Amino acid sequence: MSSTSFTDLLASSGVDCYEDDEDLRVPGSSFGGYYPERTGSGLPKFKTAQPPPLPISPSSHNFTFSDFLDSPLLLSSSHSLISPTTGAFPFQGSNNLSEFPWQLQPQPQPSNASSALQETYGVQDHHQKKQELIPREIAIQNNNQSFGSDRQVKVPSYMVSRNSNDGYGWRKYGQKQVKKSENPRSYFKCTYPNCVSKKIVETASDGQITEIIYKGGHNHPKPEFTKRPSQSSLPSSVNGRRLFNPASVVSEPHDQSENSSISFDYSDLEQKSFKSEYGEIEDEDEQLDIKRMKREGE
DNA sequence: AAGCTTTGACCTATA
DNA sequence: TTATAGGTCAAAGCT
Repeated sequence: MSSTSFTDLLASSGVDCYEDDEDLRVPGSSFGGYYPERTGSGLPKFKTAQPPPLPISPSSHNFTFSDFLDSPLLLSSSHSLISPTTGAFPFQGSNNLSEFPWQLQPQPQPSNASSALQETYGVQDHHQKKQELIPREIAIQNNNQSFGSDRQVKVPSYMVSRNSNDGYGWRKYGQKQVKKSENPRSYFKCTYPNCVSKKIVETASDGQITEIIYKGGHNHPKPEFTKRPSQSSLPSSVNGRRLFNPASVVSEPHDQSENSSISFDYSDLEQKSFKSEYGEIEDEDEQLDIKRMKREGE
């Protein structure tokens, strides 16, 4: 595919962009289905139906730490992944870690990075890793955008809304205990018509959200007033508990795009969502939580 | 009554 | 080819 500028991508159909970007795949790497998958019948699965990105500012590339603080959800690249055991990000090549002296030393980069990308890990030991996650993500943003087919974002619990409500409506369609994690995963779909966005919320036994994985972007703007259609949009309400310490958020836009601009499209959506969490809808969350608690107490 | 959660079964991908 | 794991479906029950 021909080179596409950031503005071109913004001006064009998001779906088309994703289709074209298939040519940007890293040779020999399947990326575990984050690229579009098609069934034997040729019908695209949900992963192929990447919604068009919303317009964003190209200035997203000039990411600052303050931006990060405003945006609890960031995108990392396919070459960045938190170690499932250490919680640290491995890196390839140079990076800007030096910009963040408080972070730990980078972990050795696994040689099979592409295969490792097929898995999305949460921060298992997030209690110890909260702070180091921030700068590492930023470094990833700065260095690996061109490999953004798999992007994972892990946000420390204190930066994630206490209930992980992102302003969209979510309906739970499944729950599963997965092997690689002690915690069950809850599967959510966006309730907006024709929206293919999904998210997976991993919740610890104590009710804390340990990981959130976003799959696919929304093909619609977030509701203006973030009025939640129902309580289903509150992963924090899993098991009827209030959750205050989700440990990580993983943005896993599986679109086939290698184009950094698209990755930012996605992240921008999420950033907007989480921004609202900390701000405008905070009180609403509180009210709904209280209402729910009242009901449970009755 | 509508929309949601729950949960076991089923499907698909991967090793 | 088979076993396993992850993801999704869909019926039933709940709010």
